[in-house]
Amino acid sequence: MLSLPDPRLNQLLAALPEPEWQRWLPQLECVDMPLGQVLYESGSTLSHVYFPTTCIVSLLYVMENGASAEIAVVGNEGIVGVSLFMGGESTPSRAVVQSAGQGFRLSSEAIKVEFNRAPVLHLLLRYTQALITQMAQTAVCNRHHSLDQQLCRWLLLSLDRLQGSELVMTQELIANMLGVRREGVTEAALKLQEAALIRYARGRILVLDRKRLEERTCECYAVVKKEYDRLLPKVIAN
Amino acid sequence: MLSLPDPRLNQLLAALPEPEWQRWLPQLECVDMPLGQVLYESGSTLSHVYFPTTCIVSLLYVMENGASAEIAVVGNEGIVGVSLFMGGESTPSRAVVQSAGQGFRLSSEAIKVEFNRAPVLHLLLRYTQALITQMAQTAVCNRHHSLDQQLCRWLLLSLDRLQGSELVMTQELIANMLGVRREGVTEAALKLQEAALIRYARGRILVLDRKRLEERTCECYAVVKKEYDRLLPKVIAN
DNA sequence: GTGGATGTGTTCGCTATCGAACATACAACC
DNA sequence: GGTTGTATGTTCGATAGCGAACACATCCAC
Repeated sequence: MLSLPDPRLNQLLAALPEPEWQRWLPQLECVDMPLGQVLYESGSTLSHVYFPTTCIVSLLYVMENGASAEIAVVGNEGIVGVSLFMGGESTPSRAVVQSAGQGFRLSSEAIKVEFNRAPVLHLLLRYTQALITQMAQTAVCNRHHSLDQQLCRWLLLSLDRLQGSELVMTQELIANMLGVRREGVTEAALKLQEAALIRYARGRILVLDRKRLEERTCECYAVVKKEYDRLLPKVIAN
Repeated sequence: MLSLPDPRLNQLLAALPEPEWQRWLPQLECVDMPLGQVLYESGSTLSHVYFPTTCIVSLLYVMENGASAEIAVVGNEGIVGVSLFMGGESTPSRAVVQSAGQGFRLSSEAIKVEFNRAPVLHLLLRYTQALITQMAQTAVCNRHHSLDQQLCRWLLLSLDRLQGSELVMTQELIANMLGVRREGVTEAALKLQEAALIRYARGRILVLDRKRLEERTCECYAVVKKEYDRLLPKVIAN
Protein backbone atom coordinates (compact mmCIF):
# COMPACT_ATOMS: atom_id res chain seq x y z
CA MET A 1 0.00 0.00 0.00
CA LEU A 2 2.67 2.47 1.00
CA SER A 3 5.04 3.69 -1.64
CA LEU A 4 8.60 2.57 -1.43
CA PRO A 5 10.61 5.02 0.59
CA ASP A 6 12.29 6.68 -2.33
CA PRO A 7 13.55 10.17 -1.48
CA ARG A 8 13.26 11.17 -5.12
CA LEU A 9 9.49 11.12 -4.81
CA ASN A 10 10.05 14.52 -3.33
CA GLN A 11 10.54 16.93 -6.19
CA LEU A 12 13.06 19.14 -4.47
CA LEU A 13 15.23 16.15 -3.64
CA ALA A 14 14.72 14.82 -7.15
CA ALA A 15 15.99 18.09 -8.57
CA LEU A 16 19.22 18.05 -6.59
CA PRO A 17 22.34 18.06 -8.72
CA GLU A 18 24.36 14.87 -8.48
CA PRO A 19 27.06 16.08 -6.05
CA GLU A 20 24.54 17.43 -3.56
CA TRP A 21 22.45 14.31 -3.89
CA GLN A 22 25.44 12.15 -3.02
CA ARG A 23 26.18 14.23 0.04
CA TRP A 24 22.57 14.36 1.26
CA LEU A 25 21.56 10.77 0.72
CA PRO A 26 23.32 9.27 3.73
CA GLN A 27 21.92 11.98 5.97
CA LEU A 28 18.29 11.63 4.91
CA GLU A 29 16.11 9.79 7.39
CA CYS A 30 12.86 8.19 6.27
CA VAL A 31 9.95 8.88 8.63
CA ASP A 32 6.32 7.82 8.83
CA MET A 33 3.98 10.73 9.15
CA PRO A 34 0.62 9.81 10.68
CA LEU A 35 -2.45 12.02 10.44
CA GLY A 36 -2.37 14.82 12.98
CA GLN A 37 1.34 14.62 13.79
CA VAL A 38 2.78 18.01 14.67
CA LEU A 39 6.11 18.58 12.95
CA TYR A 40 6.74 21.82 14.74
CA GLU A 41 4.86 24.00 17.13
CA SER A 42 4.43 27.75 16.91
CA GLY A 43 7.61 29.42 18.18
CA SER A 44 9.53 26.21 18.84
CA THR A 45 13.05 25.73 17.56
CA LEU A 46 12.99 23.39 14.61
CA SER A 47 15.10 20.27 14.84
CA HIS A 48 14.65 19.07 11.25
CA VAL A 49 13.39 20.05 7.86
CA TYR A 50 10.95 17.60 6.26
CA PHE A 51 10.63 16.57 2.65
CA PRO A 52 7.17 15.01 2.18
CA THR A 53 6.95 12.22 -0.36
CA THR A 54 3.50 10.64 0.10
CA CYS A 55 2.01 12.88 2.79
CA ILE A 56 0.63 16.41 2.95
CA VAL A 57 1.53 18.91 5.65
CA SER A 58 -0.49 22.01 6.54
CA LEU A 59 1.04 25.18 7.87
CA LEU A 60 -1.49 26.48 10.38
CA TYR A 61 -1.82 29.58 12.48
CA VAL A 62 -3.64 29.05 15.74
CA MET A 63 -5.14 32.04 17.46
CA GLU A 64 -5.35 32.75 21.18
CA ASN A 65 -9.00 31.73 21.23
CA GLY A 66 -8.19 28.43 19.56
CA ALA A 67 -9.51 29.34 16.13
CA SER A 68 -7.18 28.33 13.35
CA ALA A 69 -6.49 28.87 9.70
CA GLU A 70 -4.27 27.21 7.20
CA ILE A 71 -1.85 29.50 5.43
CA ALA A 72 -0.26 26.97 3.09
CA VAL A 73 -0.10 23.30 2.15
CA VAL A 74 3.12 21.42 1.47
CA GLY A 75 3.33 18.12 -0.34
CA ASN A 76 5.93 16.26 -2.33
CA GLU A 77 6.77 19.43 -4.23
CA GLY A 78 8.21 21.10 -1.18
CA ILE A 79 9.92 21.29 2.16
CA VAL A 80 8.59 21.95 5.66
CA GLY A 81 10.67 24.21 7.89
CA VAL A 82 11.94 26.98 5.62
CA SER A 83 12.62 29.16 8.66
CA LEU A 84 15.68 27.01 9.35
CA PHE A 85 17.49 28.15 6.26
CA MET A 86 15.84 31.55 6.21
CA GLY A 87 17.67 32.18 9.45
CA GLY A 88 14.84 32.50 11.95
CA GLU A 89 15.11 29.02 13.53
CA SER A 90 11.44 29.20 14.46
CA THR A 91 8.20 30.66 13.14
CA PRO A 92 4.84 31.50 14.72
CA SER A 93 3.00 28.79 12.81
CA ARG A 94 2.36 25.11 13.41
CA ALA A 95 2.97 22.32 10.90
CA VAL A 96 0.54 19.40 11.04
CA VAL A 97 0.27 16.28 8.93
CA GLN A 98 -2.99 16.65 7.07
CA SER A 99 -2.80 13.48 5.06
CA ALA A 100 -0.84 10.53 6.39
CA GLY A 101 2.11 9.16 4.49
CA GLN A 102 5.85 9.25 4.48
CA GLY A 103 8.65 11.69 4.09
CA PHE A 104 12.32 12.26 4.69
CA ARG A 105 14.00 14.55 7.10
CA LEU A 106 17.33 16.22 7.50
CA SER A 107 18.71 17.62 10.74
CA SER A 108 18.85 21.36 11.25
CA GLU A 109 22.65 21.27 11.40
CA ALA A 110 22.88 19.42 8.11
CA ILE A 111 20.50 21.70 6.24
CA LYS A 112 22.33 24.79 7.46
CA VAL A 113 25.68 23.45 6.33
CA GLU A 114 24.24 22.47 2.98
CA PHE A 115 22.39 25.71 2.54
CA ASN A 116 25.58 27.68 2.57
CA ARG A 117 26.67 25.97 -0.61
CA ALA A 118 25.45 28.00 -3.54
CA PRO A 119 23.74 25.59 -5.98
CA VAL A 120 21.31 24.05 -3.52
CA LEU A 121 20.35 27.35 -2.07
CA HIS A 122 18.74 28.75 -5.17
CA LEU A 123 16.37 25.86 -5.51
CA LEU A 124 15.22 26.19 -1.90
CA LEU A 125 14.77 29.92 -2.25
CA ARG A 126 12.69 29.55 -5.37
CA TYR A 127 10.51 27.09 -3.52
CA THR A 128 10.17 29.56 -0.67
CA GLN A 129 8.99 32.20 -3.07
CA ALA A 130 6.31 29.84 -4.35
CA LEU A 131 5.27 29.26 -0.76
CA ILE A 132 5.05 33.01 -0.23
CA THR A 133 2.70 33.23 -3.19
CA GLN A 134 0.48 30.57 -1.69
CA MET A 135 0.30 32.43 1.62
CA ALA A 136 -0.46 35.74 -0.01
CA GLN A 137 -3.15 34.25 -2.17
CA THR A 138 -4.68 32.62 0.89
CA ALA A 139 -4.89 36.03 2.52
CA VAL A 140 -6.70 37.47 -0.48
CA CYS A 141 -8.97 34.45 -0.85
CA ASN A 142 -9.97 34.68 2.81
CA ARG A 143 -11.04 38.22 2.22
CA HIS A 144 -12.91 38.03 -1.03
CA HIS A 145 -14.17 34.60 -1.91
CA SER A 146 -17.08 32.45 -0.80
CA LEU A 147 -16.73 29.32 1.24
CA ASP A 148 -17.90 27.33 -1.79
CA GLN A 149 -15.05 28.65 -3.87
CA GLN A 150 -12.52 28.18 -1.10
CA LEU A 151 -13.51 24.58 -0.63
CA CYS A 152 -12.89 23.93 -4.32
CA ARG A 153 -9.52 25.64 -4.12
CA TRP A 154 -8.58 23.62 -1.08
CA LEU A 155 -9.58 20.31 -2.66
CA LEU A 156 -7.59 21.09 -5.78
CA LEU A 157 -4.48 22.22 -3.94
CA SER A 158 -4.59 19.09 -1.78
CA LEU A 159 -5.21 16.85 -4.75
CA ASP A 160 -2.21 18.29 -6.59
CA ARG A 161 -0.03 17.21 -3.72
CA LEU A 162 -1.13 13.59 -3.76
CA GLN A 163 -1.33 10.82 -6.29
CA GLY A 164 -4.84 9.52 -6.96
CA SER A 165 -8.13 11.31 -6.54
CA GLU A 166 -9.11 10.40 -3.01
CA LEU A 167 -8.58 12.47 0.10
CA VAL A 168 -8.83 11.00 3.58
CA MET A 169 -10.21 13.98 5.39
CA THR A 170 -13.27 14.78 7.49
CA GLN A 171 -15.34 17.90 7.02
CA GLU A 172 -14.44 18.87 10.55
CA LEU A 173 -10.74 18.93 9.65
CA ILE A 174 -11.33 20.83 6.45
CA ALA A 175 -13.24 23.40 8.46
CA ASN A 176 -10.23 23.81 10.77
CA MET A 177 -7.97 24.31 7.78
CA LEU A 178 -10.21 26.86 6.13
CA GLY A 179 -10.93 28.56 9.43
CA VAL A 180 -14.70 28.18 9.10
CA ARG A 181 -17.48 26.21 10.80
CA ARG A 182 -17.92 22.55 10.11
CA GLU A 183 -21.56 23.14 9.13
CA GLY A 184 -20.46 25.53 6.45
CA VAL A 185 -18.22 22.88 4.95
CA THR A 186 -21.06 20.35 5.08
CA GLU A 187 -23.31 22.66 3.09
CA ALA A 188 -20.65 23.49 0.53
CA ALA A 189 -19.66 19.83 0.17
CA LEU A 190 -23.30 18.85 -0.29
CA LYS A 191 -23.63 21.19 -3.22
CA LEU A 192 -20.56 19.65 -4.81
CA GLN A 193 -21.86 16.15 -4.22
CA GLU A 194 -25.27 16.99 -5.63
CA ALA A 195 -23.56 18.36 -8.71
CA ALA A 196 -21.64 15.07 -8.92
CA LEU A 197 -18.25 16.75 -8.66
CA ILE A 198 -17.26 14.75 -5.59
CA ARG A 199 -18.55 11.86 -3.54
CA TYR A 200 -17.78 11.41 0.11
CA ALA A 201 -18.58 9.36 3.15
CA ARG A 202 -17.22 9.38 6.64
CA GLY A 203 -13.89 10.96 6.05
CA ARG A 204 -13.14 9.86 2.52
CA ILE A 205 -13.58 12.28 -0.33
CA LEU A 206 -13.43 11.11 -3.89
CA VAL A 207 -13.04 13.71 -6.59
CA LEU A 208 -15.10 12.69 -9.61
CA ASP A 209 -14.83 15.69 -11.88
CA ARG A 210 -11.69 17.69 -11.47
CA LYS A 211 -12.36 19.87 -14.47
CA ARG A 212 -15.63 21.24 -13.15
CA LEU A 213 -14.05 21.75 -9.76
CA GLU A 214 -11.58 24.05 -11.45
CA GLU A 215 -14.44 25.91 -13.07
CA ARG A 216 -16.12 26.51 -9.75
CA THR A 217 -13.14 27.69 -7.79
CA CYS A 218 -11.84 31.22 -7.66
CA GLU A 219 -8.82 32.46 -9.56
CA CYS A 220 -6.64 31.85 -6.50
CA TYR A 221 -6.03 28.23 -7.37
CA ALA A 222 -4.75 29.03 -10.84
CA VAL A 223 -2.51 31.84 -9.60
CA VAL A 224 -0.84 29.55 -7.08
CA LYS A 225 -0.52 26.65 -9.48
CA LYS A 226 0.93 28.80 -12.21
CA GLU A 227 3.49 30.26 -9.85
CA TYR A 228 4.59 26.86 -8.58
CA ASP A 229 4.97 25.64 -12.15
CA ARG A 230 6.92 28.71 -13.10
CA LEU A 231 9.27 28.68 -10.14
CA LEU A 232 9.70 24.93 -9.90
CA PRO A 233 9.67 23.34 -13.32
CA LYS A 234 9.67 19.57 -13.00
CA VAL A 235 13.04 19.29 -14.67
CA ILE A 236 15.31 21.72 -12.99
CA ALA A 237 18.61 22.46 -14.66
CA ASN A 238 21.24 20.27 -13.10
CA MET B 1 10.42 69.18 5.47
CA LEU B 2 11.93 66.15 3.80
CA SER B 3 14.57 64.21 5.60
CA LEU B 4 18.07 64.31 4.26
CA PRO B 5 18.56 61.49 1.80
CA ASP B 6 20.56 59.30 4.12
CA PRO B 7 20.54 55.64 3.06
CA ARG B 8 21.12 54.61 6.65
CA LEU B 9 17.60 55.67 7.51
CA ASN B 10 16.74 52.29 6.07
CA GLN B 11 17.43 49.74 8.74
CA LEU B 12 18.64 47.01 6.43
CA LEU B 13 21.14 49.34 4.85
CA ALA B 14 22.11 50.62 8.28
CA ALA B 15 22.83 47.08 9.39
CA LEU B 16 25.20 46.35 6.53
CA PRO B 17 28.70 45.43 7.58
CA GLU B 18 31.31 48.00 6.58
CA PRO B 19 32.72 46.20 3.50
CA GLU B 20 29.29 45.67 1.97
CA TRP B 21 28.31 49.20 2.81
CA GLN B 22 31.35 50.52 0.98
CA ARG B 23 30.53 48.46 -2.09
CA TRP B 24 26.83 49.32 -2.13
CA LEU B 25 27.03 53.04 -1.45
CA PRO B 26 28.12 54.15 -4.93
CA GLN B 27 25.41 52.00 -6.52
CA LEU B 28 22.52 53.24 -4.40
CA GLU B 29 20.27 55.70 -6.17
CA CYS B 30 18.05 58.06 -4.18
CA VAL B 31 14.50 58.28 -5.50
CA ASP B 32 11.39 60.27 -4.62
CA MET B 33 8.38 58.08 -4.09
CA PRO B 34 5.08 59.93 -4.53
CA LEU B 35 1.76 58.60 -3.28
CA GLY B 36 0.32 55.99 -5.60
CA GLN B 37 3.51 55.24 -7.52
CA VAL B 38 3.66 51.63 -8.66
CA LEU B 39 7.10 50.12 -8.03
CA TYR B 40 6.27 46.92 -9.78
CA GLU B 41 3.23 45.41 -11.40
CA SER B 42 1.92 41.90 -10.90
CA GLY B 43 3.98 39.51 -13.00
CA SER B 44 6.39 42.10 -14.35
CA THR B 45 10.13 41.61 -14.23
CA LEU B 46 11.60 43.73 -11.50
CA SER B 47 14.28 46.19 -12.49
CA HIS B 48 15.30 47.32 -9.01
CA VAL B 49 14.93 46.56 -5.36
CA TYR B 50 13.83 49.49 -3.19
CA PHE B 51 14.91 50.42 0.30
CA PRO B 52 12.30 52.82 1.73
CA THR B 53 13.61 55.46 4.10
CA THR B 54 10.75 57.90 4.66
CA CYS B 55 7.98 56.26 2.65
CA ILE B 56 5.73 53.24 3.07
CA VAL B 57 5.06 50.71 0.34
CA SER B 58 2.13 48.30 0.25
CA LEU B 59 2.27 44.90 -1.36
CA LEU B 60 -1.17 44.43 -2.92
CA TYR B 61 -2.94 41.62 -4.68
CA VAL B 62 -5.46 42.76 -7.23
CA MET B 63 -8.16 40.33 -8.27
CA GLU B 64 -9.68 39.88 -11.71
CA ASN B 65 -12.78 41.80 -10.67
CA GLY B 66 -10.66 44.72 -9.47
CA ALA B 67 -11.03 44.04 -5.76
CA SER B 68 -7.76 44.28 -3.90
CA ALA B 69 -6.16 43.40 -0.62
CA GLU B 70 -2.91 44.31 1.01
CA ILE B 71 -0.77 41.39 2.02
CA ALA B 72 2.07 43.30 3.66
CA VAL B 73 3.48 46.74 4.36
CA VAL B 74 7.12 47.67 3.93
CA GLY B 75 8.75 50.73 5.45
CA ASN B 76 12.23 51.74 6.45
CA GLU B 77 12.72 48.39 8.14
CA GLY B 78 12.69 46.53 4.86
CA ILE B 79 13.18 46.06 1.17
CA VAL B 80 10.72 45.90 -1.72
CA GLY B 81 11.32 43.27 -4.37
CA VAL B 82 12.45 40.17 -2.49
CA SER B 83 11.57 38.02 -5.51
CA LEU B 84 14.73 39.31 -7.19
CA PHE B 85 17.03 37.60 -4.76
CA MET B 86 14.64 34.75 -4.06
CA GLY B 87 15.16 33.84 -7.68
CA GLY B 88 11.71 34.37 -9.17
CA GLU B 89 12.39 37.70 -10.91
CA SER B 90 8.70 38.54 -10.65
CA THR B 91 5.76 37.95 -8.33
CA PRO B 92 1.98 38.10 -8.76
CA SER B 93 1.60 41.12 -6.48
CA ARG B 94 1.80 44.85 -7.03
CA ALA B 95 3.86 47.27 -4.96
CA VAL B 96 2.36 50.73 -4.46
CA VAL B 97 3.61 53.71 -2.49
CA GLN B 98 1.10 54.12 0.30
CA SER B 99 2.71 57.07 2.02
CA ALA B 100 4.87 59.45 0.02
CA GLY B 101 8.53 59.90 0.86
CA GLN B 102 11.93 58.82 -0.28
CA GLY B 103 13.96 55.70 -0.66
CA PHE B 104 16.97 54.23 -2.35
CA ARG B 105 17.16 51.68 -5.05
CA LEU B 106 19.65 49.20 -6.40
CA SER B 107 19.55 47.62 -9.84
CA SER B 108 18.52 44.00 -10.19
CA GLU B 109 21.98 43.09 -11.51
CA ALA B 110 23.69 44.68 -8.53
CA ILE B 111 21.48 43.01 -5.92
CA LYS B 112 21.97 39.62 -7.50
CA VAL B 113 25.73 39.97 -7.52
CA GLU B 114 25.70 41.16 -3.93
CA PHE B 115 23.29 38.52 -2.80
CA ASN B 116 25.69 35.78 -3.72
CA ARG B 117 28.11 37.01 -1.12
CA ALA B 118 27.34 35.23 2.12
CA PRO B 119 27.21 37.88 4.88
CA VAL B 120 24.62 40.12 3.21
CA LEU B 121 22.42 37.28 2.25
CA HIS B 122 21.52 36.22 5.74
CA LEU B 123 20.21 39.62 6.67
CA LEU B 124 17.97 39.75 3.61
CA LEU B 125 16.67 36.25 4.23
CA ARG B 126 15.83 37.05 7.82
CA TYR B 127 13.93 40.06 6.64
CA THR B 128 12.09 37.89 4.13
CA GLN B 129 11.06 35.57 6.90
CA ALA B 130 9.61 38.49 8.82
CA LEU B 131 7.71 39.48 5.71
CA ILE B 132 6.36 35.95 5.42
CA THR B 133 5.05 36.23 8.98
CA GLN B 134 3.28 39.44 8.13
CA MET B 135 1.60 37.85 5.12
CA ALA B 136 0.54 34.77 7.02
CA GLN B 137 -0.86 36.85 9.84
CA THR B 138 -2.77 38.95 7.35
CA ALA B 139 -4.37 35.78 6.00
CA VAL B 140 -5.47 34.75 9.48
CA CYS B 141 -6.64 38.23 10.41
CA ASN B 142 -8.75 38.43 7.25
CA ARG B 143 -10.45 35.26 8.28
CA HIS B 144 -11.12 35.80 11.95
CA HIS B 145 -11.09 39.42 13.04
CA SER B 146 -13.52 42.30 12.81
CA LEU B 147 -13.01 45.31 10.64
CA ASP B 148 -12.61 47.41 13.80
CA GLN B 149 -9.71 45.29 14.92
CA GLN B 150 -8.14 45.20 11.50
CA LEU B 151 -8.24 48.94 11.19
CA CYS B 152 -6.36 49.26 14.49
CA ARG B 153 -3.81 46.73 13.33
CA TRP B 154 -3.35 48.56 10.07
CA LEU B 155 -2.89 51.92 11.73
CA LEU B 156 -0.31 50.50 14.11
CA LEU B 157 1.66 48.68 11.44
CA SER B 158 1.72 51.80 9.30
CA LEU B 159 2.65 54.00 12.22
CA ASP B 160 5.57 51.75 13.09
CA ARG B 161 6.96 52.33 9.63
CA LEU B 162 6.92 56.11 9.87
CA GLN B 163 8.27 58.71 12.20
CA GLY B 164 5.63 60.84 13.90
CA SER B 165 2.01 60.02 14.59
CA GLU B 166 0.27 61.32 11.51
CA LEU B 167 -0.76 59.32 8.46
CA VAL B 168 -1.67 60.97 5.18
CA MET B 169 -4.30 58.56 4.00
CA THR B 170 -7.95 58.70 3.00
CA GLN B 171 -10.50 56.21 4.23
CA GLU B 172 -11.06 55.21 0.64
CA LEU B 173 -7.41 54.13 0.32
CA ILE B 174 -7.46 52.32 3.64
CA ALA B 175 -10.52 50.41 2.42
CA ASN B 176 -8.58 49.33 -0.68
CA MET B 177 -5.74 48.12 1.48
CA LEU B 178 -7.94 46.19 3.85
CA GLY B 179 -10.07 44.90 1.01
CA VAL B 180 -13.32 46.23 2.50
CA ARG B 181 -15.89 48.91 1.66
CA ARG B 182 -15.11 52.54 2.30
CA GLU B 183 -18.27 52.89 4.40
CA GLY B 184 -17.04 50.20 6.71
CA VAL B 185 -13.83 52.09 7.30
CA THR B 186 -15.79 55.27 7.95
CA GLU B 187 -17.82 53.57 10.64
CA ALA B 188 -14.83 51.96 12.28
CA ALA B 189 -12.84 55.19 12.16
CA LEU B 190 -15.76 57.09 13.68
CA LYS B 191 -15.77 54.79 16.67
CA LEU B 192 -12.06 55.38 17.16
CA GLN B 193 -12.51 59.13 16.86
CA GLU B 194 -15.41 59.16 19.30
CA ALA B 195 -13.24 57.26 21.75
CA ALA B 196 -10.54 59.92 21.21
CA LEU B 197 -7.98 57.41 19.97
CA ILE B 198 -7.52 59.19 16.67
CA ARG B 199 -8.55 62.43 15.00
CA TYR B 200 -8.86 62.81 11.29
CA ALA B 201 -10.00 65.11 8.56
CA ARG B 202 -9.87 64.89 4.83
CA GLY B 203 -7.05 62.46 4.40
CA ARG B 204 -4.98 63.17 7.49
CA ILE B 205 -5.15 60.82 10.42
CA LEU B 206 -3.61 61.76 13.73
CA VAL B 207 -3.09 59.03 16.28
CA LEU B 208 -3.76 60.43 19.73
CA ASP B 209 -3.59 57.37 21.95
CA ARG B 210 -1.39 54.63 20.65
CA LYS B 211 -1.65 52.58 23.79
CA ARG B 212 -5.40 52.20 23.63
CA LEU B 213 -5.15 51.43 19.93
CA GLU B 214 -2.97 48.47 20.85
CA GLU B 215 -5.57 47.38 23.38
CA ARG B 216 -8.29 47.40 20.77
CA THR B 217 -6.50 45.55 18.04
CA CYS B 218 -6.29 41.80 17.65
CA GLU B 219 -3.28 39.72 18.57
CA CYS B 220 -2.07 39.87 14.97
CA TYR B 221 -0.30 43.16 15.44
CA ALA B 222 1.73 41.90 18.38
CA VAL B 223 2.66 38.66 16.64
CA VAL B 224 4.01 40.53 13.63
CA LYS B 225 5.82 43.14 15.67
CA LYS B 226 7.42 40.57 17.91
CA GLU B 227 8.64 38.58 14.95
CA TYR B 228 10.14 41.62 13.26
CA ASP B 229 11.91 42.54 16.48
CA ARG B 230 13.17 39.01 16.92
CA LEU B 231 14.41 38.56 13.37
CA LEU B 232 15.71 42.07 12.85
CA PRO B 233 17.17 43.46 16.04
CA LYS B 234 18.11 47.09 15.59
CA VAL B 235 21.76 46.36 16.13
CA ILE B 236 22.64 43.47 13.91
CA ALA B 237 25.95 41.73 14.48
CA ASN B 238 28.46 43.16 12.05
C1' DG C 1 -25.86 -7.39 19.13
C1' DT C 2 -25.41 -3.19 22.03
C1' DG C 3 -23.51 1.09 23.12
C1' DG C 4 -20.65 4.70 22.37
C1' DA C 5 -17.95 7.41 19.34
C1' DT C 6 -17.61 9.68 15.13
C1' DG C 7 -19.12 11.87 10.86
C1' DT C 8 -22.75 14.22 8.54
C1' DG C 9 -27.34 16.71 7.88
C1' DT C 10 -30.65 20.40 9.31
C1' DT C 11 -32.60 24.26 11.54
C1' DC C 12 -33.02 28.95 13.72
C1' DG C 13 -31.96 33.39 15.03
C1' DC C 14 -28.00 36.67 15.02
C1' DT C 15 -24.46 39.80 13.31
C1' DA C 16 -20.98 41.79 10.39
C1' DT C 17 -20.37 43.19 6.21
C1' DC C 18 -22.01 44.26 1.63
C1' DG C 19 -24.07 47.12 -2.24
C1' DA C 20 -26.30 51.01 -3.43
C1' DA C 21 -28.01 55.45 -2.95
C1' DC C 22 -27.73 59.76 -1.21
C1' DA C 23 -26.43 63.80 2.14
C1' DT C 24 -23.08 66.88 3.87
C1' DA C 25 -18.93 69.41 4.20
C1' DC C 26 -14.58 71.15 3.32
C1' DA C 27 -10.95 72.65 -0.17
C1' DA C 28 -9.16 74.40 -4.14
C1' DC C 29 -9.48 76.81 -8.32
C1' DC C 30 -11.08 80.04 -11.33
C1' DG D 1 -17.38 83.99 -4.16
C1' DG D 2 -19.31 80.57 -6.51
C1' DT D 3 -18.35 76.01 -8.73
C1' DT D 4 -16.47 71.64 -8.71
C1' DG D 5 -14.30 67.78 -6.83
C1' DT D 6 -13.07 65.07 -3.03
C1' DA D 7 -13.63 63.26 1.69
C1' DT D 8 -16.72 61.75 4.95
C1' DG D 9 -21.38 60.58 7.10
C1' DT D 10 -25.89 58.02 7.02
C1' DT D 11 -29.34 54.89 5.79
C1' DC D 12 -31.62 50.57 4.13
C1' DG D 13 -32.37 46.07 2.65
C1' DA D 14 -29.80 41.83 1.38
C1' DT D 15 -26.78 37.97 2.52
C1' DA D 16 -22.97 34.98 3.99
C1' DG D 17 -21.34 32.99 7.65
C1' DC D 18 -21.72 32.32 12.80
C1' DG D 19 -23.14 29.84 17.21
C1' DA D 20 -25.87 26.62 19.18
C1' DA D 21 -28.72 22.83 19.36
C1' DC D 22 -30.14 18.60 17.83
C1' DA D 23 -31.23 14.48 14.53
C1' DC D 24 -29.46 10.69 12.26
C1' DA D 25 -26.33 7.36 10.33
C1' DT D 26 -22.33 4.53 10.25
C1' DC D 27 -18.48 2.36 12.34
C1' DC D 28 -16.05 -0.07 15.96
C1' DA D 29 -15.26 -2.24 20.44
C1' DC D 30 -16.88 -4.94 23.91
